[in-house]
Formats: sequence, structure tokens, C-alpha cells
Amino acid sequence: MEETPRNSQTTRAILQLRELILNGELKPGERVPELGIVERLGVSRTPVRLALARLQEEGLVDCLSTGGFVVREFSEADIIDAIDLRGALEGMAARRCAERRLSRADLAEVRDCLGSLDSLVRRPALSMDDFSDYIRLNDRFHGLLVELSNSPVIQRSIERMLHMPFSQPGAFVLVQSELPESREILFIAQDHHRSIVEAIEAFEPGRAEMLAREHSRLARRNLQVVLKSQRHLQRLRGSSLIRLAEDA
Amino acid sequence: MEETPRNSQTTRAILQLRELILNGELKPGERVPELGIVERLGVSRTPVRLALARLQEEGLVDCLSTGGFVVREFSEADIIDAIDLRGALEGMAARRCAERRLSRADLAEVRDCLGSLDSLVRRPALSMDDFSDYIRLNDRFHGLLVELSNSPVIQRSIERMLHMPFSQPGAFVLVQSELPESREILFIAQDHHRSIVEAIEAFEPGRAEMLAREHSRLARRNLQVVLKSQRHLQRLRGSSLIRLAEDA
DNA sequence: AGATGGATAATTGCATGCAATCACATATTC
DNA sequence: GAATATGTGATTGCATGCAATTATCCATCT
Repeated sequence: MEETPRNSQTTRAILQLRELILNGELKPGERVPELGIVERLGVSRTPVRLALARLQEEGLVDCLSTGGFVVREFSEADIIDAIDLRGALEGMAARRCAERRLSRADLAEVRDCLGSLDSLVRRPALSMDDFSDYIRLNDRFHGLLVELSNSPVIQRSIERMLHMPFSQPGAFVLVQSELPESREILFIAQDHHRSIVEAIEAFEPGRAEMLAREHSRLARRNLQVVLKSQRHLQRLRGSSLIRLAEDA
Repeated sequence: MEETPRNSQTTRAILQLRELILNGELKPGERVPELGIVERLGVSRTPVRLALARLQEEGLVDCLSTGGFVVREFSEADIIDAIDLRGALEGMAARRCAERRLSRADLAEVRDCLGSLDSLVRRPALSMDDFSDYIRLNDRFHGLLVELSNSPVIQRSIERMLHMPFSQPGAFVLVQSELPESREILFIAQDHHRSIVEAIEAFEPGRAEMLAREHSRLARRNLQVVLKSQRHLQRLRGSSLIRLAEDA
């Protein structure tokens, strides 16, 4: 998933800096001082600088015209767009999967993942760990579709998106798990998964694409719920980056 | 269009390095030596390094596991995917435009651009300069749709795509201009433009998206033509990066 | 002759120094 | 008292030095 398998220092800086921002230790609009980060991370300015450039590409920070960077802020519209974008890209990936003949092994892997999700969703009650497992499996499912699209260009594009907060497939699952209708949503999501695989196996590219897109609307729905409740918002990773629409 | 309006040195390195690669002065698979670039560009290693990181994000170079970078090679499938991706993203942008009520001024600007393209395409004969103008206007039209989508997320995403070779809207126009059916293609493209604006004005998001997508298929068609003829290929910017499918 | 090993040269990743720029606070003037 | 000017401290962008890793070439061995 990480596109720089290269060794440490710069990579370390990227990961830790991302954590710092997503955990809200750097607030939106706040300038990110190189030296301050150097102190916190214990690496020199060069990798920090590299990391900042990278995070700018990812969209977590904006660069000031005067030089330096600030933590970016995300509006509700931004998040919706990010989700839509992921939907569109995953839609392309699903279409590609349906257009080409997946190998037996590939199909088996997808079906295996689908099966695991099935048995998980159907448990009588879901623990916290179960939800973690769900996120893991869900990520794997989405990752498989992208990988099996057999398109490095699409793959790269999606992987870049996934670095943005709130665009991961499982971004809202943990908070959603606290909703009363949580179970229902999982059923629907899993039905989407099943239908997508069905479309791929039946060589129905248009349907596969459409379903993948529609699937992403679940995230959008969850977003709306989360944004309405301060309690849920607190449990959302990266929530400190969200600018709530002030209704005056 | 350039997202780092910051002043020189690193920016210079990015631009010049991109030129070097696109002009074929660095061949695909070839390692890009930092010091060699330092000599050629007259800037120190630091900005060169920054530029390489950026070009990697853009997809022009790949980073070696051992360290350093190589010029990337593009297969026909890669280019098709890039074109499709642009189509999908511009489709989203067009949809967004149709979903919201564009201001009078915005609409006027789009119509103005459309009108300019119209009068250009309808000239009895097209000179080389006319084709340059067409590319400029065409870029402007596509840029307007993206800008008026009013979505920074989508906008950023597309701008990043446009750094990849062969994904610019006008990438194939210059070579296409040498084809006998060139005129016909321009008419069709312009009809797409017209229909997209029509859909936007009529608040038909689905239709706007579909048309924008279909519009990108023209580039795909042009690609196929170009790839079949060595003569056309030579006139394509960045053609040195293409790995032709060897049919043995 | 081909393959394996080792030494040397080259290249990269990182840290740091330096100069230029920018931000901020104080002082000054209207 | 408010706004502008000025000076100082902080911060960034760039260049370069150093160490470690990697690639290359040649000699040696099977």
C-alpha cells in the first residue's frame, strides 16, 4: 500500500508527520515549522522537508506563497468530493475487472474475501474486534478490486487518494458501529460487494462500475450522520481537520 | 495550472527535468543521475532531489528499491488508462457543473470559449497556427469545466493527471491535424463540447458526465491511429517514453 | 571460458551551514 | 489613538560535506 518501500528516515518522517496531523496535534491553518518537526521526530531538516513535499501532494498540507506549509482544513464538501472521487475510481477498477477475464486464482481470492466478510457480518453480535476485522477485510476486498483491475495507472491514482483522510473505504465504519442501524448498513454494504463480484463474473462492466459507485454512497451517508453528532465526530480519525459548516 | 507558484530553483528544476524527459533526452529505463542533472541544469542537488520526488509523484519516473530513479516507460495500456481516467474525472467535473447553478458570468465565459472554438473549426482551411489556437482554446474549455465544478478536490486530482504525458486534452491534436479525417474529428469533438454545455445549462448531470466521458474516447481513437504510424509517432511529444507492443 | 570474489569508484541519503526572506514586535509620526 | 516605519529574531531555500550503500571492473579460481 505504501509506495515508497525505501528505507527509513524520510519514510519515517512521512509516516510520523501524517500521524501528527491526523491525530490533531497540528491544527488546521497552523503553520508547520520545519524546526519544530525536527525536534519532535528526531530527524534532520532534509527528510522533514521531503516529507512535507509529499504530504502536500497528498493534500494534507498546503504550501504558503511565502514559503512553508500549513495544515489543510477540510470542508464537508471536500470530504464528499473525496468520497465521490474514490467511488469513481473504484468504479473504473471494477469495470476493468469485469472487462477482462480474471484468472481462477484471482476469482478464488475475491470469493474467499467475500466469504469471510459474509460469515463475519452474519454473526449474531459484533464485538469491537469484529469491527476491526471487518475493516481489515473490507480494505482487502477493495484493494483486491483495484489490484485485479490490472491497471497500474488506476492503481496509483487510487492509492494516492487513500492517503487523504476520510477517503479510505473503512473510514466511517468504526463510528458507524455505534449506530443502531449499523447492522443494516453492513448488510447493504455486503450486498454491494456480492453484486459487484457477480457483475465481474458475469462480464457486466457497466453494472460493476455502477455498483462500485453506488457503494461509495454508503460512506457519504455515514459522513452525514457523523457530522451531525459531536459524539461521533470525536471518534473519527482526523476529525480535527474538519471545518464544520457554521450555521449562523 | 502549476500548483507551485513558488519562486525558482526547485520549480526551475521540475520544469526543466520534465522537459528533458519529455523531449527524450533521458530514455525510459535509464537511470537519472543526480549529479548529471546538476551539471545540466546548473542547480544544486537539493532542488534536483526535490524535483525528482515530484516527478515520481507525477509518474514520470519510478524510484528504484536500491535508491535513485529511472525514467518510466508507458505501454499502450497505460496511456489508454490515463485517457480513461481523465475522462472519468472530467466527467465528474461536468456533472458537478450541471448539478449546481452556474452564475451568468461563468456560463458566459464557457459560451464565449465555445463560440471561439466554433468559429475556428468552421474556417475553410486550418493553418498550423489555427491548430495551435485550437489546442489553446480546447485546453481552456476543459480547464473551465474543471474550474467551474467548484470542487478543489476534483480540480487537484485532474491537474495532477495532466502532468502525465498523453493525458492532456490536446495531446493528439497536432498529429491528428495531419490526418485526412482531421476535420471530421474536430467537428465531432466540437459537437461534444456543445452538447456538454447544453447538458450543463439544462441541469442534466448524468448526461453531462456521460458526454464528457465519451468525449475522451476521441483521444483514445487518435492514440490508436498515432501508434500505427511511425511518422505520426515522431511528432508526438513524449513519444520516446512509449514502449510499442512488439508483435513477434 | 565462465563464474566468483574483492577492491575501487560512483552515487545516494542525510545532516548542517549560510544567506535571504519573512514575521513580529517595538517605536515613531500624524 | 491609529497607522506606518524600522529593526530584530525566526524560518525557509539552497548548497555542500560526509558516511554508507551500490555499481563496476578486474583479477583469480574452477
